Amino acid sequence: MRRDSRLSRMLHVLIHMDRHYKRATSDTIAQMLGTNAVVVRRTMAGLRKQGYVHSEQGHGGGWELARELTDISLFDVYQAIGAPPLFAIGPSVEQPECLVEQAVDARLNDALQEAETLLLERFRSVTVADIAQDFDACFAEHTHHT
Amino acid sequence: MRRDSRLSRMLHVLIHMDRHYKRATSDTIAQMLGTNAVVVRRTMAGLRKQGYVHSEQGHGGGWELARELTDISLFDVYQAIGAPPLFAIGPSVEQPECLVEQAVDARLNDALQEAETLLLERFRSVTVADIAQDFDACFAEHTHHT
DNA sequence: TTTTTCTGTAACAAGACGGGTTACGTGTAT
DNA sequence: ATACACGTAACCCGTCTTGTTACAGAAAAA
Repeated sequence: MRRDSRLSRMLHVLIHMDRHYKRATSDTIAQMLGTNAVVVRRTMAGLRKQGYVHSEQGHGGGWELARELTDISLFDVYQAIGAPPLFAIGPSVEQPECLVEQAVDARLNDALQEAETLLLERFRSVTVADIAQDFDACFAEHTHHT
Repeated sequence: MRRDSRLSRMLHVLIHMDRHYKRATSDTIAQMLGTNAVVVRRTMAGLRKQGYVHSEQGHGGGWELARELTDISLFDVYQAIGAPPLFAIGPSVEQPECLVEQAVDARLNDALQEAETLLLERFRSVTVADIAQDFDACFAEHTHHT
């Protein structure tokens, strides 16, 4: 368990739901992701709160998309799972007294901020539908295997 | 212990060594960083291997710079501490069979790769001396407090 | 030469966090 | 009623950084 894989997983799920299922149970999704139904519910709760998916309890219940994939960006999904920290490195303390440390952290935060801005900009500019189309192309390629 | 602070700490140390000490023991440095002498030795071992600092054992020993700060970039220090992972998010598995997952990971890795390239580019373009100069300016500002 | 002061490591505990698991409550169709 | 499926709390586990203790050299000082 090194890197947070929730974003990847949720994108994976959304595309499968759009392409292969009209409705899927947590268990079905869990098998798809190679994980547990509880983990699925836990993670997808964020997507539900944002209105990207809808869930129903009881017999015949499960999850279904509540929006078109064209209306969901990677950034939306990232936010929905709680906008976890992007970087694994960073300054040591919040408000250092030491002026040297302040100078170090300022430069470090500048660089990190630039990278974060770029990354989130990319997330904003890509919709889940874009990735689904990548899959379509790749799938066509794969089946015809020219 | 959320984010890896070794890079920040090593930059901090290098500047202090250049500006305030000709030679410093692990204990002195540890107090400066608010940590432990063993942690200092452990982390600075990487810098020593790369020849950025030099250490001597025994009475009167300790650490000293082995290079000019102008010759050490943030990237050099990042490498010296072992180039730890930069990102806290990422794909779930290495070689997914699922084509959907492959498409997701491809897009995700693209974005991460762009951000990583930018970040490391920034690290390469900034020397520890640059940060030391920031400190000098800030220190002058602070003492004269116009 | 013995003692003191250093570094060099190994070994282990603590704390945080993502993820997996169990258990139980609640709602819904059959 | 019963089976099915989500909602959630509680807990454990693996990993990683960091802190800590312990001990083995090495070098200067007494």
